[in-house]
Amino acid sequence: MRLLPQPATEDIELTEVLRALSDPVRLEIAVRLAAAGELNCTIAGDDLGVHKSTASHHYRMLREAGVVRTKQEGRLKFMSLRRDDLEARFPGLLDAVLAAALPLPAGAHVGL
Amino acid sequence: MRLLPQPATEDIELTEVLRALSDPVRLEIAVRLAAAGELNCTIAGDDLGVHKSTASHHYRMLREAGVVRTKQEGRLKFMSLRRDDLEARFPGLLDAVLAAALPLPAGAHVGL
DNA sequence: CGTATAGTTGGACCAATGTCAAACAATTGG
DNA sequence: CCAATTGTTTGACATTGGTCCAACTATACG
Repeated sequence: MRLLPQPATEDIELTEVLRALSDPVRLEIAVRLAAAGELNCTIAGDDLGVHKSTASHHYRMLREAGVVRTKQEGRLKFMSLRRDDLEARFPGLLDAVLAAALPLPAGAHVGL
Repeated sequence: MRLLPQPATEDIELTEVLRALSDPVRLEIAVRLAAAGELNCTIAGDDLGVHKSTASHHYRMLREAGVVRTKQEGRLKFMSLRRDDLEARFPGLLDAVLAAALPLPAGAHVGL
């Protein structure tokens, strides 16, 4: 099991995190990871409407920004959100972004 | 007093807000507005190290993303954060970003 | 009306980015 | 060893974006 290179928690830059999450494809990947905990790349990028090489490009952006970690197991790579690292560095930020990106929880009202 | 065109609250897009705040110059402007409440453009963009036309470009980005409102009074334009609108649309998001961008509050520890 | 102030717009330029396609690399399984 | 699977890399391309400069607009002030 090998962990791909990623920025240390204290080196994660706010602007890069925001930038990483400002792309609809990457935001969707983050949402999926939030729901699933951990996903291999093929599943995380399935039905995103982009070529697999484009998806791979986005995986790298997310990892280099410090949003996800990627570990390789055999021939699969698994991504997961760096929830704790991001919470330590930017408290509340990831949760707020995910809540804003998620479909509404059952029973919620917004347009009121 | 004239309000410059801006997206309705329900039309504010998460990815555009994140994108708007992902530029260091714009993030700094947002931080200044958070601290000052309202600023005219010249002051908001002072000492940012960019040409006034570049600053003007950033004002527009922030306004079109729904992050700030701009009103014209006489020959001055005043910007302020759309705090309530953003809070209604994306609860906690702006506060989390500003907290992450701000210098540490006195007495806070992070690297512990 | 003329001038100063405040900010925008348009052009030019370069760097970064999102995308696809094709080739490549690494791993697993017969 | 060979083939299939999984994902990356490279190249090409178009778009966007940040920046400066110069010209412009709009408003206020004499």
